Amino acid sequence: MKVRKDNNARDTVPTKAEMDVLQVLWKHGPSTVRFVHDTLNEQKEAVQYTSTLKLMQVMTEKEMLTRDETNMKHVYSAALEEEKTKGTMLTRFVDSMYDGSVSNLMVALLGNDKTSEKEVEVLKAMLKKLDQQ
Amino acid sequence: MKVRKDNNARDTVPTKAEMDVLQVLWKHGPSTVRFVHDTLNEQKEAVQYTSTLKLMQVMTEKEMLTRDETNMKHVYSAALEEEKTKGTMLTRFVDSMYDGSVSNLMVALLGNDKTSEKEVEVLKAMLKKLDQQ
DNA sequence: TACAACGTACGTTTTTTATCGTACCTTGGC
DNA sequence: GCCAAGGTACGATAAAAAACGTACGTTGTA
Repeated sequence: MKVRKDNNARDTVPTKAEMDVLQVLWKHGPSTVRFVHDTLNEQKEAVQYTSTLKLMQVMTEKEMLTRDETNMKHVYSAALEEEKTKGTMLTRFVDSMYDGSVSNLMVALLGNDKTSEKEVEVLKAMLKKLDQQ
Repeated sequence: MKVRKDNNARDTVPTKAEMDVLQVLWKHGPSTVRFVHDTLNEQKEAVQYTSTLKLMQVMTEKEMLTRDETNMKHVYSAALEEEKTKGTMLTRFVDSMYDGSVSNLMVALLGNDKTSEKEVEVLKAMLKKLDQQ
């Protein structure tokens, strides 16, 4: 007897693919599958439209998304808050990768090639501002 | 006919569970399955010993680990470099979550509850040092 | 020395993710 | 009015990830 585990959005975290969908919805607001699919597949090697459709349907089951079925072209919205979700993901990431230490992560960030001079400047400015409060 | 995809360590990234194992090995050096298992399961809800064993055996197949079979108690070592692996993971994370922008991540970090006063202090010190170079 | 404790090997199962393909509905335009 | 284009529903499948259980080998110590 197979019973699908009842995963609410509450105790689950988005997968990579799910995050990609969420990002589009957070950035552009309520959208159709067509829009999300095209946005995600305009550059890289594309995936079938029905794959994106299915993914978003499953996400809806998981209560990560809601949808307006008024029209034939269903309109999906993110049901998770962007800040909160990213915060959770970040905490998990730091816990798993940097022993829960944000400082450790910072060290890595400053050493990372992706962190440009400009980024460091931005960070300094932020800290300065923080200092003045 | 089922063919296992030949995933080398080179084109694959560790899963969450695999990262946990790697962390232990990076931190403590070459270790037995028993040690890794106990370390990972001392707090949270435990998993069976054989699950950890299997995981580490599969990781060895994937060339993420190597092992010394000289003694009955095999001794496993991480075959991936810590810095390099974490760098890759970090880049992926930032790309997926913060649109590739480290500044965005920084903003999130400073707003994150996990980031304590002390952490901010550490960061400031780091930047100051960086400034003096 | 006998056996309990502890190891490894390995096939198997269960879940979750990721993708498709096919059937079928809806609608704008000819 | 008809149909091609474009939607949705949904079962199926594949592959990866996670977790076990069982069989069997090794060894310290009672």
